[in-house]
Amino acid sequence: MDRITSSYALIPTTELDGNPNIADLWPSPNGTYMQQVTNNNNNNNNNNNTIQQTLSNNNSIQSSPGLSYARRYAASKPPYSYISLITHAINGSPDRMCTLSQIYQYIQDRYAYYRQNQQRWQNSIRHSLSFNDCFVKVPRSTERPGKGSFWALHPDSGNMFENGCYLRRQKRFKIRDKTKDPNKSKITNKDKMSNLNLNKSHSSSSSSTISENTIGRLDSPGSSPRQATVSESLSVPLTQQYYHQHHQHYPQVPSQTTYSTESVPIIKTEYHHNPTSSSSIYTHQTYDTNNNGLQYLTSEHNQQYFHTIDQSASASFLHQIAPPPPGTFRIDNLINGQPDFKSFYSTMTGHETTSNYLDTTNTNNYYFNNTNPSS
DNA sequence: TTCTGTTTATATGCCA
DNA sequence: TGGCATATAAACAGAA
Repeated sequence: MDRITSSYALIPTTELDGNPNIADLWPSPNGTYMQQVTNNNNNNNNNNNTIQQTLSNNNSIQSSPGLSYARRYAASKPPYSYISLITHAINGSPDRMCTLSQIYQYIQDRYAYYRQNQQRWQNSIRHSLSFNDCFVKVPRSTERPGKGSFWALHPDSGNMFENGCYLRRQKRFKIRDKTKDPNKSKITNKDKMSNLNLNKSHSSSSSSTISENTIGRLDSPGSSPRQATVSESLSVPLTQQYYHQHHQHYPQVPSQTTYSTESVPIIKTEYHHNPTSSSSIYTHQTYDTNNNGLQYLTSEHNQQYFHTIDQSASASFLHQIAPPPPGTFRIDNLINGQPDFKSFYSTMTGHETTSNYLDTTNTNNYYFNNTNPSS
């Protein structure tokens, strides 16, 4: 049997125009697109078959002159591991933490592949959250009641995908609590937070800039509580909110809105242990540190911004979650029947439509370049 | 009842 | 080739 090998390459958006294989692109976490390059010794290009099949599912797109401007991701599996998908979802959220359902929603919204077989991959997501030490659970505050906890990244997890490979990390982030019985293999979420504390208290105020977080130790029965101070680089400049309207916690702002770098707030997230609690209760607060010291940011405040990458803050995993690249227009913004949809559709496809909506059942993930086709 | 979270088991593929 | 990282399935418990 011939061996099919695949590799992935990041290509800038500007190189995509006229690319016949646009169906095989996925947005990457850094604003470019991921393209799967299939090398099949038998010239049996399954990839192209997939592309053509996908295109034929939407005649208006297939025959339109706007095709070369469409940014389309295949309904085949995106080249990201569950861990990287979860990480993107968390880093893309205003508070840098997500509920399980928000993670589900993030993934489904971005990747058509994950709109099917939900039971399968959602089980895997839950497993990944529980199993991997890089994810820690942050219980809800009383102001935000609901089901399930928030999930955040362990501050020590760093940039787990700095090698650019989103399928497999070079090394798994693991917590080892040497103070515990070496025969004990189970690491609970309690252990994660406890260990986080120990690690941090032993580390110097490392590389990262930013803020000082107070994290309490989660105590095993019989032990006495203690507090530890840790440094954490969760300082993130925020520019523009990205998530579209049906995200409860990530409401949309106009896609053209920009914020000057100077006015971008620095967001600091703190985790606080609640010593009165008998279980692993860690609360969080988010501040804007640019505004005369610390100011608590309400969720409404946070909604004005969108996390973007901070190259200077290296200790935390700060990947951009792939907002629509400059010069592109996100079709998702129009799916709720906004009045400019008809003219937009006409401009981009050369066809008229009487509908105020785009059927996004299978084609939810299109990007259209704003550039004039003749230019 | 459904969702969330934990754990175990197994399979697959990559890499040193 | 063994170890590791990841994917998938499934059982189970607890919370909303």
